[in-house]
Amino acid sequence: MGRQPCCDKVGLKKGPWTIEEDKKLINFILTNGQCCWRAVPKLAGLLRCGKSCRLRWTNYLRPDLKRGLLSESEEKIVIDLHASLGNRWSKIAANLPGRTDNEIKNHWNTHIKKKLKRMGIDPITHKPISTSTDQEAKSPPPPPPPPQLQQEPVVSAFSEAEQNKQGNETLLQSSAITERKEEEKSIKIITSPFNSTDNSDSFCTDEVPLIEPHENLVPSGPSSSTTSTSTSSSSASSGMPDDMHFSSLEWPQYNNMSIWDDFNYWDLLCEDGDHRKLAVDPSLNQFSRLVFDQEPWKFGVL
DNA sequence: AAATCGAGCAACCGCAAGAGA
DNA sequence: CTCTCTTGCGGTTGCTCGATT
Repeated sequence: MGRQPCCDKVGLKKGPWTIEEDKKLINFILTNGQCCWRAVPKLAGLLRCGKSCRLRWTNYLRPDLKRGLLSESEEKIVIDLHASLGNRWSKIAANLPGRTDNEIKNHWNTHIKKKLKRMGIDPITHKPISTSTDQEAKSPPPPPPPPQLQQEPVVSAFSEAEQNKQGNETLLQSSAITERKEEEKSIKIITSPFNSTDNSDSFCTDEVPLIEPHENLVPSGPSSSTTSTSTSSSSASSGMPDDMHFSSLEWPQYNNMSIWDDFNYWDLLCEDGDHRKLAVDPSLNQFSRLVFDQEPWKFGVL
């Protein structure tokens, strides 16, 4: 019979999401967790297809997402992984907590490609670009073999070029890549410069810590929390228990708090000692909170 | 000031894989 | 084993906005 069409139903909305739609989706996911995406739009009162909802949540609304440009160290990881994995953006994203495959793909196409070309490196092969452009035109390089079939660990030209500058950091990343070929399914960069603490805590983009209402408990002290999947030890300076909020979650779209004034579901509670605004969703249990850090407003779920 | 161009990025599309009945 | 459904993935599109003319 073939697959049931997803997004071609008449009446379903397409295009950019509105703030109101975002609110509905956020509220639904935080209340119910991620379930059958096909049912989400109906249950959440959205005129979107489930696929669109999933994409919106995964690529933009998920509270554990980082925002902003990739850092230098993140770029290096992307480049090294691309050298061995090719355009497997989801695999690459799995090594960059808080980054999505879409984001990395976009960044690659808009920034890194040009950067590599400027450095004289072919962004496809990761080898130095031949001086003879004719040769390229006449005999384009054969497509790289599927990564899982590669026998040699690929050390990108970028890595080679950068090694002198970066020293041990890049070497460690390269060695991590070498090891990775043995078990691609559990790709993990051993030393992530931006996450230098306990790596066991880091999660992949496909390991989004679901926030079930009953998991949103905010203990009043150091926690033996049930939210261990989202535990982070990288925010000691926040003054909040580490397992109580996600780190550095900027929502530029919602920079102005007044946007939230008409958010029926969320009550602004107070401003804590760190000048963060706390909000509570009364439809959830009393401990379910959002945190809005000081400008630029950051968002997290306690 | 208006028009044009181009970069950046959110979102869409179609296909494939996997799960379950 | 087959069929159906859901989800994930990668390529592509098109909108927005800043820079340039």
